[in-house]
Amino acid sequence: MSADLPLPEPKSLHFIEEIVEADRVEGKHGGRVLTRFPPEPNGYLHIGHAKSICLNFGLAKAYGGATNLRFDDTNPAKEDVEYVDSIREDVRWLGFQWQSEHYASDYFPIFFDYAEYLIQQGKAYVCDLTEAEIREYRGNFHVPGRPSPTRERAHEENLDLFRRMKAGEFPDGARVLRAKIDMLSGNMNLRDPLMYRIRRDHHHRTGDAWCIYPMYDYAHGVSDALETITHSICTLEFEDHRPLYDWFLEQDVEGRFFQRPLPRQIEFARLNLTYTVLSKRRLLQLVQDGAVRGWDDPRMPTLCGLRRRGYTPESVRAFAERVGVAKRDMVADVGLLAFCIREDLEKRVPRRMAVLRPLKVVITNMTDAEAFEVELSNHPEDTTLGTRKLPFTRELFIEGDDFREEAPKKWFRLAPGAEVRLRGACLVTCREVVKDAAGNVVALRCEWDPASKGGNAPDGRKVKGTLHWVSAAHALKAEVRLYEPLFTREDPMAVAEGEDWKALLNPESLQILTEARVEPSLGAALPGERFQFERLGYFAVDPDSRPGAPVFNRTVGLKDSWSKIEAKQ
RNA sequence: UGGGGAGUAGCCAAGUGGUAAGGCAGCAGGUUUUGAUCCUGCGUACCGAGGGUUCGAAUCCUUCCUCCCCAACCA
Repeated sequence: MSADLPLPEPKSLHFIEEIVEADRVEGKHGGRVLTRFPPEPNGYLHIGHAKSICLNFGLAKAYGGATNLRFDDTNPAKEDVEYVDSIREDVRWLGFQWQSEHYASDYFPIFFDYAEYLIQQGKAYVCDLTEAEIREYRGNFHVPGRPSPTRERAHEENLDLFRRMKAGEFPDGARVLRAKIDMLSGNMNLRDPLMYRIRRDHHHRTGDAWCIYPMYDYAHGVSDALETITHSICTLEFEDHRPLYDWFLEQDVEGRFFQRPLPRQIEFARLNLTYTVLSKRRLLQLVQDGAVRGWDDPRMPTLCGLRRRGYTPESVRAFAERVGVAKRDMVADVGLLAFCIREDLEKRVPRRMAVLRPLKVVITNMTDAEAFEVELSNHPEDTTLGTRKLPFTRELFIEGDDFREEAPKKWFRLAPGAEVRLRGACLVTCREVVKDAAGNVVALRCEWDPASKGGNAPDGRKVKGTLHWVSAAHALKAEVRLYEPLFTREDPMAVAEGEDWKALLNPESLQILTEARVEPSLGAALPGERFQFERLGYFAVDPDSRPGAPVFNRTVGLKDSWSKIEAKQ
């Protein structure tokens, strides 16, 4: 062993890893680790789910275990196959493979059997109270609950009633099955929680086979136990459901239904992100209200939205890794997400030149015959990405933002009389500003230094500014979509009294530029392809693209220190 | 007058009685034919507050404060 080998950095474990590690050392599950990702198919996955997915799959992988994908489809009213399909696609896109795919609805028969068992053990009963009465009998934080009049009904009668509930003898809402736990508990979840309700909804998988559906608290733990999940990870709001989770499983006193050791529920803080909302309900509202184009609108924090925007699965995983796992309510900075995608794209994506807001430049001292070809590297550091050739001609487009009639302090770009470098081509000096009748700058007349071909002058004079450009005759017109945060406030949910969170929508979250000009090669770009447009940012080809009529989404801009300098002036 | 959680720099987050890791953001410099990348340096964090135990406390005890979740036949 060489002494100068770098010592392995002892990575500190987060609290869930510590639990898993302790179980492993103890040999609790025979060293087995099986987690699960259990979405309800009632919406599209978003970046918050990504944190959970990465946690569940990552943990299992780190300990040589596996993860199941389970659809928690116990409420047919809200669920749909559309969501099932998108969830499967998104988890796969993130880069994870589940060991097996399950549906809570596949367990309906077992749920029923176990419920009968609980009834027979005197642990569950059929309650005839109405929904309002149940609420009233349950009491509140300050008033203890009262027993339902049917709480002490004979087991045989409960069993009979429950079977008739299943058989469809009673109308929707007429009766429920309840767990008999503790109407005096300070934990409201333990005041005889509902296990089953009667509901004649068509289920996307079981159709009309059932008219009674199990509740989450009953179905979830039982599903975990049936799959022999070792660690059942969920978010903080389920913390006080844990006693219930354990209760349902522990009632299997004879071990007829579940293997032991039973799964353990562990709660962590869900992800929140600045400048966006992250709840399925709100996101659904944005879609339904037309505030965005759909679930995959590039402004959406959904995984399909991020994908369309140009985010890579690697960057989303890196983000999930960097935000950490703990029990403290947290709000991650979108800036960290932006950092993660830049970090990833920077090293792997080819560079191109594109002009978002074209400004015509005519090189007055150049003839058409003097036009030449420049060869540019596709990546400044990674030569394996190769080079490409671009035509340089006397009529060009540069970025409108790169010219100022009145140059501010520290302005390195173009201004009357100023000299800049056109990337890879030559040095040019602005000699004349052409304006239209309204006084708008419509073109610049410049002179080039033929000796500076390639970008450097033989006399060694320094030019600070380097601009991107495209040849006017060769450039391809393109549509470019720029995105800003959906909301104008860091926390859109922190609305004042009488204020509507949707009033906080950013009216400028989408800007469409239809006059952009891009390198000719970009005409062949395929949807999903990513590029860095030099000096502008990272862009991905949108599915709306057509051959010869590309559409680009700006995934994220480059860091812009000039805007900071200018802001300070 | 209920139950369950959480409080470490602007945002995350290590730390588990021995004198406050790291990342993002920010600031300052260097390199640069992307004001990008890259490299270097920079934070007296009164560890929610007060008391206590201890030679020594972010870590233990205690009182208090603040924030979050729970009273769907949602998950």
